[in-house]
Amino acid sequence: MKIATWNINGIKARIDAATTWLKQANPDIACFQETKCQDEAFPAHVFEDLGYNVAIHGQKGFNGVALLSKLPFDEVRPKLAGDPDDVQARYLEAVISVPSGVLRLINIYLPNGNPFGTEKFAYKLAWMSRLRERVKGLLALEEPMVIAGDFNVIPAPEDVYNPSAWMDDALFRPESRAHFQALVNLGLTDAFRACHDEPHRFTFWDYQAGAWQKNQGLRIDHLLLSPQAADRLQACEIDPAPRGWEKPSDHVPIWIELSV
DNA sequence: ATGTCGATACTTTATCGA
Repeated sequence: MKIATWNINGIKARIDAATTWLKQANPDIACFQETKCQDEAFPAHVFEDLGYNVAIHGQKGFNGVALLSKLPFDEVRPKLAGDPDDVQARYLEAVISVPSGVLRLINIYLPNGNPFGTEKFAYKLAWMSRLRERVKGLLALEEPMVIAGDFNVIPAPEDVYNPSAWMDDALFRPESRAHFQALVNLGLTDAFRACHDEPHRFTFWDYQAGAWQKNQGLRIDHLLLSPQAADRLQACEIDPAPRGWEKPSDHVPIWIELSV
């Protein structure tokens, strides 16, 4: 089973890129972030025509996550627990039945948090603490579980082209990396790092300053696996090609193959 | 040093968020 995650930066602006990539890569499950689309305006039929069940959690203008699955959803749960006043659409959880049992999926668009030192940075860290609490509870179920999405965290210096230039950025601040590590320390596996140890493998290149042409990127899109999912990991790959397409997202897809 | 993009609104240019 192939599970992909991709921050598409606007579903309406990226509908052609999304369908082209889905037809070519043919994932069983796709997690999209930054759909920037209210639920009633989401073009679900386009993906249903490609054979996907569609679950969405969006809002006007910003954020927004969507889950596509060729297998039907047994459960769908939007919103991250821990703050009932949080209205930002950044979390969508689902359960599907697979031949070996169940598979739980969590699609996240983790807050960017810039500028460092502001209420936005505090919101990022608080959101990460809430995510850790939720994941900690779910790990007790001992299910195969995949937490996929745009984490807006550069885990290590080898995951950024020029670490010294990013020292004060919310994506690379020690506080952000510590929260990410605390999440992993619950017992999760970074799928990409379980399959690859080479530095400078990126999932994001800024639109500005010719970052793509100069390969000045970041690795901030991740798939974290519960022990039961990690046992089934067969492969993890980044597909950089869509960054070179016309009208690209600034992120590219990353996917895993799980034996289920 | 700068360089971009998508969505939105007191809209056709400015602002925000990234």
